[in-house]
Amino acid sequence: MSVKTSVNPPATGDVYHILRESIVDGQFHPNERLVEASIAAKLGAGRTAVRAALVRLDQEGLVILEPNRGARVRLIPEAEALEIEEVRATLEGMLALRAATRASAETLNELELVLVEMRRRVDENDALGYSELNARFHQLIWAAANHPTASRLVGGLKSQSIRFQYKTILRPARTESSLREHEAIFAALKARNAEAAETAMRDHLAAVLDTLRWAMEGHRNPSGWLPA
Amino acid sequence: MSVKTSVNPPATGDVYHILRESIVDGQFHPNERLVEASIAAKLGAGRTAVRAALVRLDQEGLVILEPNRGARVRLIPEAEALEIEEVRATLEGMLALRAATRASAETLNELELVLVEMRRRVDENDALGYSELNARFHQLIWAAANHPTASRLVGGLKSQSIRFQYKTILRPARTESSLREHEAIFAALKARNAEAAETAMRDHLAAVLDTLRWAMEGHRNPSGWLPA
DNA sequence: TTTCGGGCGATTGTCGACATTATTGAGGAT
DNA sequence: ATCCTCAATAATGTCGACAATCGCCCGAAA
Repeated sequence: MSVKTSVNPPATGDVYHILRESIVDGQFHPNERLVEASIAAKLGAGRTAVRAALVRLDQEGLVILEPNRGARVRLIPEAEALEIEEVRATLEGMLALRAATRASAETLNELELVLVEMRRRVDENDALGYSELNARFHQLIWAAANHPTASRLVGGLKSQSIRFQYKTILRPARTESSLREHEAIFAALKARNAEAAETAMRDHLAAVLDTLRWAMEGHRNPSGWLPA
Repeated sequence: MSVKTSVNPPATGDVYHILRESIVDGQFHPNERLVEASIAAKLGAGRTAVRAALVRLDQEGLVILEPNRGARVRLIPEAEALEIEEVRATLEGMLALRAATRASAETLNELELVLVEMRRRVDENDALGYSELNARFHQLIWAAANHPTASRLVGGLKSQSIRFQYKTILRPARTESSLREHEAIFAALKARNAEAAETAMRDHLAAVLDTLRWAMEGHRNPSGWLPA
């Protein structure tokens, strides 16, 4: 009985979290309509709770709520996805800057462990595993920076743009340079060189941004989604 | 009849905007309870609309909504106010960077006009007028940067921290250096020097941050809140 | 065939009622 | 006087019902 899934009516706050995860995990297609009654029935909750959750998600930018026309999963325009990535680069740069002076020795150790693990995934051509470790690497830095406000913003942006994330791992031979960039970030952190850490992080995310642009320009919607 | 104020029941979206402005304008004290029924009565709206607005404001961070205990205006801790200012510095730096290459000639002209006006206010010791022009100066740069995502975030942060803003204008002789910082920003923009613009903006907001710290350390809550 | 208009099913918007939960205050025991 | 108990009160949380609105399909006219 780890989690009480649906055996009992979920509380109003739960509905929000469940819906949020479902959207971020891609269980709803972009532009898919979110009908209050259906969701309420599926989750065994009341329409009131669902409605509150939808308002939250709308404010968060994950859902678009049009008057008298209901809620749909918000499809982030490509231009906005690029903007988001740009902001992320700036904010994560700032977080790296702070992490350089604040990261504990244990954090640095863990970062190094993640790094050697990443190298192994590259050698094994395990793109998915690499991607997960990549996320872990960044999260460690967020935590070390100890800056709740910036972390919260970055987290919010990430959930919005997560759908575009997968495009960047398709780029062949990108992982090689990506790994080098991460090593540069780690080196700067270990050297306690704040400015170098910020620069390295910015450069890294600028490269990610370029990859995103390349993916968008190159194969437009190769297998991508559209309404069902 | 420019705005239909209260003659007719306000729509659900209006309630949100009205409440938001009231909070940001300081018409509600921090930690003041927001009773759904009272607000609904005062605005002539239903409790449903008020509730939706409160959920939005909670998600936005302007209000805190505790289960079974209602909503209160969120009092931002000083530590968080500093964090917010830090993030603002970073993001506005990025906006200045972009504005340097994108600002139109007209925008530059207008910035210069604002600048000479600011100097006049300094000479006349008109701190309030200076503060308004200061806001205008920054807004022009946001607009010139043409980056909706970053602007939206900065706007949200500003409404959260607005209550601390007034503390920075109390600092004697701060306006002098503030004006010089703004002139430096403008010079960089006019020279189309993106990196210099970012640096100048960051330096400016770092100085503001220091002023904030000084105000917090110095006189701790000398007279309490904002205007009546 | 195309276009326009009306009706119909589906879905959202809003209200009122009621259950649930905190908070307050009075009264009594120690 | 202090603390505890418990009722009274006030406010929130949730539900069901109904009105308002939208999108769609179908049928009639040009």
